[in-house]
Amino acid sequence: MKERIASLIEQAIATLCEQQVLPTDVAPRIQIDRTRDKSHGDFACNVAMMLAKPAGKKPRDIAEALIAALPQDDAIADVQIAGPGFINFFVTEDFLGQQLTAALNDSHFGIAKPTHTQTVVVDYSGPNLAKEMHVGHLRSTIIGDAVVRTLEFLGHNVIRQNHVGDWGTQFGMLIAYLEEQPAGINDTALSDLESFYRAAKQRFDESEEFANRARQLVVALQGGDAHCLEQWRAFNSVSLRHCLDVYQRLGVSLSAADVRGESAYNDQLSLIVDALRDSNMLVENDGAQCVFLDQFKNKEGEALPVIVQKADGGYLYATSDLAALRYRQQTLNAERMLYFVDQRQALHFQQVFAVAKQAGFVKTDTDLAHMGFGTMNGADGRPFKTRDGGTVKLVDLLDEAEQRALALVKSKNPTLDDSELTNIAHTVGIASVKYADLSKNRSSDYIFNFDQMLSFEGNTAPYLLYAYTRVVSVFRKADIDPATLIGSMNIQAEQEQLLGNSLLQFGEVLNHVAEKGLPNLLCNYLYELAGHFSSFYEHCPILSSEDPAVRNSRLQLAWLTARTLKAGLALLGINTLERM
RNA sequence: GCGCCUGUAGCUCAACCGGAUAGAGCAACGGCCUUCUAAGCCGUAGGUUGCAGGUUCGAGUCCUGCCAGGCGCGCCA
Repeated sequence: MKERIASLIEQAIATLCEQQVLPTDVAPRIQIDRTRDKSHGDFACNVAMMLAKPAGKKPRDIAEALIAALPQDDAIADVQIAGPGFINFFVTEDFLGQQLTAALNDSHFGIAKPTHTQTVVVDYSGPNLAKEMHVGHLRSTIIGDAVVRTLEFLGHNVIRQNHVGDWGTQFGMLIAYLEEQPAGINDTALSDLESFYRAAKQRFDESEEFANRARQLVVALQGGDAHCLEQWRAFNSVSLRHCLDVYQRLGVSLSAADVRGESAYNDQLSLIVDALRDSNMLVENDGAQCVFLDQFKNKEGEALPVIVQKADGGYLYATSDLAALRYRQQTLNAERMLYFVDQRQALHFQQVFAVAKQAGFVKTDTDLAHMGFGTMNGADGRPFKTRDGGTVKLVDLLDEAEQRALALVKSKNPTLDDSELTNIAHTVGIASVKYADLSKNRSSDYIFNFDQMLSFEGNTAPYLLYAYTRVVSVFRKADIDPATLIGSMNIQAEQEQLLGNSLLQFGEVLNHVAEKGLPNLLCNYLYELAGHFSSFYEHCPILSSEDPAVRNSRLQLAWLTARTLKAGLALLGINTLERM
């Protein structure tokens, strides 16, 4: 609809240019906004105010001329001038009903596929396989997954890349410790990766002999020693299994096939350094191989180096990130790459992106974006930790969320049997943790609070899940199959209009989420949609409507709401419940 | 020292590439259940958008300078 109105305005401007009311060289960006206040119509355009200065006329006069020159359109009920020169468009109820009917009868909600299907590589989750997943991995994993799902829904070609930390010095330590275990590698020894890592670390710190052995093993591992590689593979397979279990429990769409860790680029690292040398970008500094970029300065105001090879010959994460960038460009043919990684690595990504483009690893027109996010804090505003200051294991956090959800659901609805109760508690618990995170703006830090996320009031997962169950219960109660609904929607009441308008915004919200990598926009939208539905539900009787046409129309409106809520939550990676 | 991020109601958060009267929820107060799930709805109150300038018809949003907090800045990832 925005495009349609923009087109009308464009035609009107062209007409006025021909009539020399407006100078012929004006080419303003036509911006059509949804209005916040319905007294201002459904859409507003500010172009008259933008044209005022170049045309040397009063904005309201221009608005008046534009309206007079506007082509006829039967979707528009009225056009008015308001305020300093806004042009407000009122859409007809008929048109609203037609749009809604079209959305209802389309599996894709009437959302157009993109004119160009883009290949988007999305780098997210990326846990360190040396340890167990902890709360620090949550944001990357679920925000990345929500954006991935949204991009796919919109029709883009998405390639997930789980750049796991499966290579590096700590693996020597782990292998050394593994060899000391009498039982060798088995699930018992590794059932708690976190304790295993800590125990190994302790040995490393306490015993010089152990530490030396660990260092030797790193060299052997990187040199391709068969025994070390075998141990390393065995360790990683157990560790990865843990991650995949967490993904499954969280409802995250990553699988083993999406894993391409640091080790995958091992044989590329020396080639990356060679390529940089060939491009004359490499400078040796204190024995290390560096790329200096003028746009980044250090403490002394000198150019900051990106070190790609240490003085001892070892490579760094900048090197493997460059290798990954090249692979994603040249092999995966990415047109866009998104990195859902902690905001603290912003400088690192600016640097490797700049190096990759300068070295030609990545095409200049490839869109590289670091989608950074803030820290998850506890109630004290400090990074979320256990009572004794340790990192919180992700599984422990999820356990607690599910336990709390169970207690809550039980108290609200004691009649449910145990198996359904457990299922609901699982869905509500996981959904609450995910939604609490997804509903906050990615770039800011946020305070993690169980009570708030499990509240049934406000912008929370339980509120949305409940709203969904209310819609579907209408159909269950009346034993109506939504697939049998036919006829057109007829929008009359104020609550119907608000709900209807809200439903039609789904597509533009999703595009916005995909463009900015901000799932909170979708959360805000769904919350608003659920609110409009609740209001409609309260004020507009559905089943008990006397007029069959009204009843039919309202049933369709309700069903489109259910589908939109379910689809929207699914894009956030959240499952819905039929009852709770 | 340089750079990035953040600062909005008592609290937790919104605000669509600058748009009309800055919105929700919690907490506070007041209404609505013989009628589709009250886990809900309707309402009242609560603000100098950290401060000061600037650009603009119009600034929470853009620019400059301050203040406060977080984070980063050469061989860890």
